[in-house]
Amino acid sequence: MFKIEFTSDQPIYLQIIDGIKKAVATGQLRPGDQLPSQREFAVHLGVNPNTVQRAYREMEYLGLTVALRGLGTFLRRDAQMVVRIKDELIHQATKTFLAEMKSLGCSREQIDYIVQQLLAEMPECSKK
Amino acid sequence: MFKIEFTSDQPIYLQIIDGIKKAVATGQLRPGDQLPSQREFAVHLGVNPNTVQRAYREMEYLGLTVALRGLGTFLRRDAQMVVRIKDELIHQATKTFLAEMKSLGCSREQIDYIVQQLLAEMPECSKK
Amino acid sequence: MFKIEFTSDQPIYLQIIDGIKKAVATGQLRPGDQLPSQREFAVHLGVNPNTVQRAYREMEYLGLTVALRGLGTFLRRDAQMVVRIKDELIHQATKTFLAEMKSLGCSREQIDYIVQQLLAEMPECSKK
Amino acid sequence: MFKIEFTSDQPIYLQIIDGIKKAVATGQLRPGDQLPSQREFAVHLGVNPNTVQRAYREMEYLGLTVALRGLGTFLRRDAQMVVRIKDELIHQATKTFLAEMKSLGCSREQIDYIVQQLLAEMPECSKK
DNA sequence: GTGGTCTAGACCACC
DNA sequence: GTGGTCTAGACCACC
Repeated sequence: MFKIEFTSDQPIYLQIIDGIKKAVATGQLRPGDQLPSQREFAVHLGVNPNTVQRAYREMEYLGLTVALRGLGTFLRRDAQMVVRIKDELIHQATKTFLAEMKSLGCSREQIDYIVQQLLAEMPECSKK
Repeated sequence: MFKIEFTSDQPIYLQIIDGIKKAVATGQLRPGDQLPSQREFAVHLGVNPNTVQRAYREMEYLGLTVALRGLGTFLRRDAQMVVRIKDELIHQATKTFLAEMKSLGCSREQIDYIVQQLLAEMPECSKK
Repeated sequence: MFKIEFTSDQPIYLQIIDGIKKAVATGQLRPGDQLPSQREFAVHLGVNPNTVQRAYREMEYLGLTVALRGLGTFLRRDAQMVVRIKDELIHQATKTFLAEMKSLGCSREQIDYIVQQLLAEMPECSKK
Repeated sequence: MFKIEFTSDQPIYLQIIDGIKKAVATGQLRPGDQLPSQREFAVHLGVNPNTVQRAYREMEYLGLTVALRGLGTFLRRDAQMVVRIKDELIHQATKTFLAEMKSLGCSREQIDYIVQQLLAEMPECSKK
């Protein structure tokens, strides 16, 4: 599904949560789906099971998942969830982008100009 | 200066080139500066000297650096270079951002709207 | 096609590039032709595959070839290429010759005289 | 003094003779000088002593050297020799050059033109 | 010490 | 099977 960047500044458990969120936003995972078991996922990602457990716990706090003892962890059956996560990722990506542009010394006007220019060039991928 | 993401899909030698470019764009490195020696940089980044050399060689092809045998590798004394690299990184970042937004299902109008909104919120960091 | 001079001062990868260029100039290879695979050519020349790869990579930078992963390496379909390479080899050969003559203590007048003399003797090989 | 090209089409003993001739033409060796002993030279060039012996024998036939039993092999004390060898090498180099140009498809006119052009560009190295 | 070349060999991606 | 990346390590050229 995704890879862990072990040298990243972002903690691994947050990378896991982000990975799950992206999978939901892009439809790879859907409300009600079962997540991999903690042990299985830990092996697959090459991380400590405790780290996966922490990610799963946080996702439950965030209302994304429910853990059913003895059954596994499931994405909540919440139709709104997909939209909510998409919005969150979109805002997050935009903020990251704007910060990067600022760090490269771009003014607001420049950022606006470049985005408009490349948006115009870019095809409207899918109208679905 | 920067870290290598060993699990990234982007080859290490390209990560090195990008890292140098970012350092130039942000003023951490300036035209004429000497780069770390191949061996020294390889140890610091935790990669093989050959990988650093490949990055350095590519940068020489790109006209970014000059390698002087027995002396070291230097950024070319080219005042235009900084602007050129900044422009390149800006375009690259924008393209990556737009692609990510598209993959999250955003239309052009949505992308435009969100960027405008966050741009307005964001302070004009530095007027210098 | 050609042999490697292992004791030459000219690096092997440059000898390979020169060999390919000569083959193009003399019509043994034509635009669009597939080059030998890296491994196959390495065995044939008695050099390491990495050395062939370096030569191939440089030729791609020079715009001579296109490498298609899984398919092979091909001379670009560029009609101009043959003329361009011929010109390059002609100039190179002339420069080498003149340098050698100078090193033997020939003045410009002497070089001119000898070339004229031998040119006159030499038959116009092919009028085609 | 020079290196042997083991993969060359030219026999090694001729390469040795040529190497000696070039050394004479460029003044590295002078009439009357002693040549290296056959055994010593063979080790230095990495060839069989018999090969050096054949080269030395041919040079004696050519009147270039005299072998003095028990003393060694010497270039003949012949002032004309240097000029004669220079002329020979000059003609040989020119013939090789013209043949190469022909093989690249150059007409006499083209060869003449290119030589004139590069001769004009080339500085008159030494007026001595 | 610096960069440059080369070998040997592993593993991956695309087909 | 093809090209692409990377490591490990040797040896050379220039200073």
